[in-house]
Amino acid sequence: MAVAKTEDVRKSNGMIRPLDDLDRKILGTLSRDATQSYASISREVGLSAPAVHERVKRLRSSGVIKSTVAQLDGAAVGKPLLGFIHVDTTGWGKTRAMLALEDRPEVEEIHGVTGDTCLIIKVRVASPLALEGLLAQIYDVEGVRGTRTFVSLSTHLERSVQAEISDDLESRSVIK
Amino acid sequence: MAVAKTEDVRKSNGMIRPLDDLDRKILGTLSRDATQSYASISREVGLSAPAVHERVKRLRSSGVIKSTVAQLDGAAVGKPLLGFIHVDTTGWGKTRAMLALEDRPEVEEIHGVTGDTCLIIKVRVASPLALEGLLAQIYDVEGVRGTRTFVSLSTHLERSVQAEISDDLESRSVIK
DNA sequence: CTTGAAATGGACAGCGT
DNA sequence: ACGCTGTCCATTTCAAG
Repeated sequence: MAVAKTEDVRKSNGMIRPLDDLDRKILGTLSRDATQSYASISREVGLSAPAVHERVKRLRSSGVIKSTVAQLDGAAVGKPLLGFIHVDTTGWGKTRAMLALEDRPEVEEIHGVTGDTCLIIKVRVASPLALEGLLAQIYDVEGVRGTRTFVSLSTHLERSVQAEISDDLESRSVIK
Repeated sequence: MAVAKTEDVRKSNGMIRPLDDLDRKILGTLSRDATQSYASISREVGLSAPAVHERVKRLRSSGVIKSTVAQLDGAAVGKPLLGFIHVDTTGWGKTRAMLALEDRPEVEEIHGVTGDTCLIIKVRVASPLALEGLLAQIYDVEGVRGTRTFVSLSTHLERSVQAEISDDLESRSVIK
């Protein structure tokens, strides 16, 4: 008998099938280019266009595909400066005032993390002066003890979540 | 007479107009949802559909819109663990072996940064074991002296480059 | 999941401002 | 130079097998 049922893993809409190879192939192409037609995808994966369409619809409504967006060039929209801000707080860092930073279009990510800091905030700004302004705003938040900022000098890779998974990472011998 | 000419700022294809308000509006909506029709965008910005289409085409070929992609859910594709790895190296950190990490679908970002570390690598993996495997691979790179890893406990915001810019950041008085 | 049909939206040309 | 109107065609989307 089966020890784990598919029923265990559900989502808001319908049940989640553990993403077969065709799903992953479709997700892979769409994560690289979402402008291509279902017809061209169907050729790649070896299915008919409506079949691909139905799978994509399912992947959308089940939340695997969160959204489809245009990726903009930071410098071209006037924000050439990228930085990561580590925020140290006294007490609980994830306050309402802190999360209100998301109203700023310069703030792209806010993560609560383990390690010797509380929060990591990814920001993209127009200038060093704007970065200072953002830091000033962070220091206005109650409980902020200090920050450390890492300014990006060069970005060699910046992409969103990939569908693929390396299969040799978990079996790797880490004993030298 | 004008002191700066538009000619100064060019790109691969055609010249860059400094992104008027309509461009920014269009970029704003597309960066949030690129599935909507040109007709609906035209209603929002107050232009005809072909006019919007032409602008989008221009924004694409000029590189302001780098690509249009599907945003996937990390957990749903089997990679629930997000982390930032700070890499310290002896000498120049940006070696060919280091940049080869981009072949791993788990590696999403690689930045050279200022501050008390050399590189920041954003990774999304299936498990702690896979994270260890990735770290092992990083330590295989010549010249790596050490790493510090910040594991994300909660992500409160994660989005791509926004078209909008706060106009009060650069004029903010930072003297208390 | 496939084949076939209907409807929607995208892409292009020409015109006018 | 830029945007609008009208047209054709590709693509999406639905229904039936």
